[in-house]
Amino acid sequence: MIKSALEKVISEDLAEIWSILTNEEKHRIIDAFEIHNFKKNQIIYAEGEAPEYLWCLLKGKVKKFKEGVGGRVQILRLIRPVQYFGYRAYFAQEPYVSSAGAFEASTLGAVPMELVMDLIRNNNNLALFFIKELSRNLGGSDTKIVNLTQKHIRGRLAEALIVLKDNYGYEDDNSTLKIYMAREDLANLSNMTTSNAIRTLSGFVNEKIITVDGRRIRILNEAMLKKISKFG
Amino acid sequence: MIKSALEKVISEDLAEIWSILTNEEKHRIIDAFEIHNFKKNQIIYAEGEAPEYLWCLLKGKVKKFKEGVGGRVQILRLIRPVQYFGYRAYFAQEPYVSSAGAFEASTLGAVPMELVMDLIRNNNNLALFFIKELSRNLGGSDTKIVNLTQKHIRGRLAEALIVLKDNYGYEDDNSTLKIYMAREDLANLSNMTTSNAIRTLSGFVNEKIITVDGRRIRILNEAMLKKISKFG
DNA sequence: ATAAGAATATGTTTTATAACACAAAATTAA
DNA sequence: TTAATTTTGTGTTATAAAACATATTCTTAT
Repeated sequence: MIKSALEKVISEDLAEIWSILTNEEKHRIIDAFEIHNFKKNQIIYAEGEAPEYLWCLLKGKVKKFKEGVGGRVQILRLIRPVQYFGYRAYFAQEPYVSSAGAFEASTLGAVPMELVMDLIRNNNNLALFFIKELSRNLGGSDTKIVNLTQKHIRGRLAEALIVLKDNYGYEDDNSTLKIYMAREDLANLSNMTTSNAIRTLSGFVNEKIITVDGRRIRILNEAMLKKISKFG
Repeated sequence: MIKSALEKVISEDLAEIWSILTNEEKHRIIDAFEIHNFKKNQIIYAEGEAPEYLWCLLKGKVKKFKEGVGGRVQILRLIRPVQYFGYRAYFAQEPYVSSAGAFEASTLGAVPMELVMDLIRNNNNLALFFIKELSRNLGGSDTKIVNLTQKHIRGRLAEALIVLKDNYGYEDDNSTLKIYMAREDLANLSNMTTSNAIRTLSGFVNEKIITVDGRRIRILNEAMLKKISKFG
């Protein structure tokens, strides 16, 4: 993807954030924007680093994750085009507390945070955009704490599958998840070991809730998944 | 506590947020402010309700918590004077996802969020204040996810004790926690059953890391607690 | 095309922690 | 003050999920 594709995103208001900006502000961003391509599994930024850019995912899929006890990974958030990330740590004036990596080959735009701050200072609606975005993320994070600590394995995995559907949607068949992720990632998303993710997934297959073909997951009974996710 | 005490907080810049405002803005808040007193264990707002106020804790101690599977409670955040809360849901334009309750008899100020929004729209530094506040909370929430899901019981309880110290500090003896909370709250803070909180606390007493006298907890070896919290 | 390494799958064992049970102490209410 | 209720403390049992072990299948590199 080349820069013109990005200009299209910005100038045609393909994402909520851009519709807030004046034409002059849009052009300042277009001039400062840098395109970066990342390969599958490549790290975009890592925990502990100093934040520099507002990242905008243009194409591909990205995960935000954090390493904990003994290198065990927790996936915190899934990013899809056209979403923004990487700005929280800059606003908090602290190093990143989590890392970002590409699930698959991805194209991203990077806007220097200094520029973003400059725009915010002069455009109050942009400030309000970030306030809303951060507020929604914080609510989601608080809810995730309870889901991950209190639900049992089946509930956590069922929820992870719903989250994958909500974030990346279905293929044209209206039932196959559009993301093809390793069992390990599925485990890291739902706070369990890879073995247990595989085992529990097999259970869902036996119960005819899903079918599995390699990394291709088809959801046959979404209502049942939601029920399992809710019960705990 | 009467309103004049609050005016003091505002006009003398006792909290970061007020130093941002002009005198005119400060007076608009002082006029709109309402004082509310809450008894021990009284609910300030509950999950599912529509957010209306920015709450400012003037005196006492407050917990933010969320109920999960089977009514099990997770304490998400501890509030001390002079801190602000209750605004996230309003900004996110959604009902509260968690509840707030008083640990002990507390005095709070309530500012209508409509007024706060009005101030934000006209004062960019106030917007930036909330952006920073939300960003820090979000980082903390993400870190909490990993701590609560990956650490073992001893690590989680040790961390909870450190969190209590960081939030409410020590008495004059420089070792007794200034908060006196039920074992159940301690359990809800560190994601375990009350029995296990009591049992693990007894373990720490046997190891001479703390002493316990009813709800009075004295920390004898903070370094060891930090070590256990980090996982050792 | 073949070897080497990763990822997936599944059975078995171990362990951390919840669940349960009950007693003692401390609060609260009558 | 006494009775009732809540909170704290401990021992025991049950169980969910990790840890471990070992195939098998799928990728990737040579």
